[in-house]
Amino acid sequence: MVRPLPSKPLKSARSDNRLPAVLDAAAQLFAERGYAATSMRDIAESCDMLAGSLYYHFAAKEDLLLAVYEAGVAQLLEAVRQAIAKESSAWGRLEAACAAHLETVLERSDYAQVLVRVLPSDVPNAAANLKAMRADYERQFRELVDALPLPRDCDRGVLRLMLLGALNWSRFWFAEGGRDTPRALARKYVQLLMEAQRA
Amino acid sequence: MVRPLPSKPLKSARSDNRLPAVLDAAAQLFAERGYAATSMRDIAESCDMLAGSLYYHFAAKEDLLLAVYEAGVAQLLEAVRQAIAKESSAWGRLEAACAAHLETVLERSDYAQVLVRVLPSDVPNAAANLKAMRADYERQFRELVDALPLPRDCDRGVLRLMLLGALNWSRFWFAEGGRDTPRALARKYVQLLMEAQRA
DNA sequence: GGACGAACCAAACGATCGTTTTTTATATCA
DNA sequence: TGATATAAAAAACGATCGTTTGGTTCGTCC
Repeated sequence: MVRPLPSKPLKSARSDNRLPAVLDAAAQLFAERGYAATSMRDIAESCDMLAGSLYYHFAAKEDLLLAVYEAGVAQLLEAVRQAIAKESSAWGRLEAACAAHLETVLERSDYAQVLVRVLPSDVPNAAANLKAMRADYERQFRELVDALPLPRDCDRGVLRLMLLGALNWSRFWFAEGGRDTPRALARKYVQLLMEAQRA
Repeated sequence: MVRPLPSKPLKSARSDNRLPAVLDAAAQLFAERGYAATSMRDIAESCDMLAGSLYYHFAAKEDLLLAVYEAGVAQLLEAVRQAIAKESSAWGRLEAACAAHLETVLERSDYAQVLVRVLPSDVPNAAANLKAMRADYERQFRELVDALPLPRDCDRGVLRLMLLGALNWSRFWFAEGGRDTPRALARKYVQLLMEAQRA
């Protein structure tokens, strides 16, 4: 079932509104423990509220996840947009996008990390919405890969998916074994693919 | 907390023992829905048993996951072992290993899919055990990458992690968009990395 | 400064969770 | 065939889940 995002209050908000704190807490806990393992009480407690109070802002737990997801997509899109603006070459733009992606997911934003941590299949009822938001973001990478100067027999789709897979999976080992910075890691990933096409 | 695997019954088992059915059901559901979203009652129902009966075979839900994980590692190791035995060149052996990995995870074994679907951070109490089992398997890939004829300045660790990331992430898009077979996909992945080193 | 609505508390709802306990049935083997 | 241990049923435990309901506080604006 595809349900719309919760309708925002129509009238003016109060200055003591704790909706931002709720979103921050949800993003942190969803990123840390996953969706199913995080309870509404966990989220409420981490911002000094009661579980029932969350339902003033969101009609259901799934809607809270959708809001976090949406913010994560927005943050990633903005980070990538800024990063590629400074680069001119196609390969340089791709590398900058990868670096921005890794930095945002690994170090900057719990919201972005939720995109990598919580997958559509984890929440069947919201899977369609989550997939659509992921696709919105990954379209950016499709354009970057399409712009690469590659031989005609190169499968750009596989190249893109290989790169995105490597980027997203980095989360599972980066914290403990990482001697590279996110930026250096992105450079190495792209380098491994780039040199392939100079042959 | 690292707890040991459940001790198997010491005496002879009965022929109507449904432990294999329990493991199959758990593997399928864990692979499909994840760990937290799968209840003991779900598992029991899918093999015509009651939830409490599962505790004759396993002391806790976590121990059931550990057993599935262990079987998944065993199946993957065996598939890779057979695949690389037929190949002689280092690149050929790596490609064969990737093909075996993808075929097993994507088409053959729910147990293997659990290794990709359920991550150590999903089950904090069992994270150490799960990590150790994953490491057991990935050591195989470390050896294969170490055997590659690569220039001295190539970061073999990053190459290995990039490849494993691409392989494991394939699960999230393969079912719907995949025009390649697992074998063809493995070939393209390795090809993208191999050509890089001929330059 | 009084009214109004936004934002939250307090308390409980039924459902489901992992797990335990007690009892029953049956395959195996002496 | 009878004894025994294996394997599972049956039923319940307390805890926790997402969610609802009704009441309360307080910032905001006329």
